[in-house]
Amino acid sequence: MSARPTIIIVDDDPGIRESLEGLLRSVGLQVKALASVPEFVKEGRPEGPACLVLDVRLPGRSGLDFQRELAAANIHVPIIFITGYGDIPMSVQAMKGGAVEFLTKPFRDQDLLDAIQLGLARDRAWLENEQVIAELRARFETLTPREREVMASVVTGRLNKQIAYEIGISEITVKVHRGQVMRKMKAASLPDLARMADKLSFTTEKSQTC
Amino acid sequence: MSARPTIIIVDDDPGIRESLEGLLRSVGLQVKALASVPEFVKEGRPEGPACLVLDVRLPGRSGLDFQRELAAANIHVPIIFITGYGDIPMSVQAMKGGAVEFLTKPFRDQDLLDAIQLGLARDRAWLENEQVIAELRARFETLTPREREVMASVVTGRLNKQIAYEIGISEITVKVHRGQVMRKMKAASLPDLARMADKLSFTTEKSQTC
DNA sequence: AGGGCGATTATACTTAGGTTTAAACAAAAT
DNA sequence: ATTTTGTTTAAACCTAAGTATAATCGCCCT
Repeated sequence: MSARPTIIIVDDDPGIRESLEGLLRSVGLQVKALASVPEFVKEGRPEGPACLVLDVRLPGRSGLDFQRELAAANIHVPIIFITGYGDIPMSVQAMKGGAVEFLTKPFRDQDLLDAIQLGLARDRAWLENEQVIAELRARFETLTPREREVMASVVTGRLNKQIAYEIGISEITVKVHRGQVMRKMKAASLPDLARMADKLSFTTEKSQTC
Repeated sequence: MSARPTIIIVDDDPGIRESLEGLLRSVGLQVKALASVPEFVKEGRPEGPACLVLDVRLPGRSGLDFQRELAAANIHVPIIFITGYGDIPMSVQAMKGGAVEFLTKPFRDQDLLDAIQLGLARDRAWLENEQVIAELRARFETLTPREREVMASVVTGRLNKQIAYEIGISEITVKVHRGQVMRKMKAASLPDLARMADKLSFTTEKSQTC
């Protein structure tokens, strides 16, 4: 089910790239070593669980800028920073941005491996959650406008009668839509449907971009 | 409704205590300056929104130990670390532990004030959430064992018929309990009750300590 | 002994929810 | 022009949920 994990190393120093790559390969990890950030952006994040190992000092934008960019582009991947010349504000910034770890050279191999395991674990959990949400979203997409409207009301606990009055149709029509919603969303029960709606962060209808 | 925010300063250096106290008072904040951690532990956290300003280098345990202690004791309060002699691993550790900010001396007054505002905002949100959960918990406490059992089944979407069969009572008894649950929990609807259960992190029944 | 509480159930209704079948209509797509 | 899709509704049923009244039983406390 879950593909093999990938570690992406981004460092402009070929020596460090190779040494890190060797270390990670030696413990059986699949590694992709890159020299610069654009190379990563171009490919996007791998399918399976992944983790970025990033030098804060990179040509062009710094690792921190990159972290922000990824967040802005809504690309989610755990980041482990390594650095030889970092300072406290930099590390704090990185951690605030959600970094898994911030290691200063020289570090113990085990510290990096531990951080990677943590990063992968987080990514697995995140992927799993994303998958669930994607599935729900796909089901929701199959709903007609009216069905979505009815669903929105249903999950707030309104009665068919009330829904009918509010949107100006007959109660029996609401029942029909409601039944369709349950089927299309594959909801086994009303609490189930309510939880689905919560996972989809129902506001009312649109505004997914905001 | 929400009491006046309190900033707790813990620093063994009286000079720093006074200067920080002065700064925070000057912007209208209520300050409590303490020389050591036990003094804080003794009183517990204030009623209203609060924020800790803590020197990492403290006599006895370090600020980081203290952070862990608070977490272990389940005392929640946002922490801002300040330090003159910190290093990166220390700051990373602090941030991993959920610290709001980690400032190195000398810092700009505004940076501290910003961090405090952020900390207070987080604490307000946390308190609000805690209050809601406490209220729900209080309602849940009023349920009899049977009612809790029925509630647990109801929020998973089971039918009265099924619940009756599963716990070996008649359907009408389930209905009675179910009605009581709705009343006691002040739930307006089934989706409502399901969400309450989720907020109470329903496993099935006990195991609240774990 | 008596009272209160939790639990259980029955009867008798009422309301809510849900399905099937069938039909009608408009707008969009082929 | 025809088909498809979304929407609407009615009739006829059936099942599920909820309420009120009343009664029984066991247990704990006074």
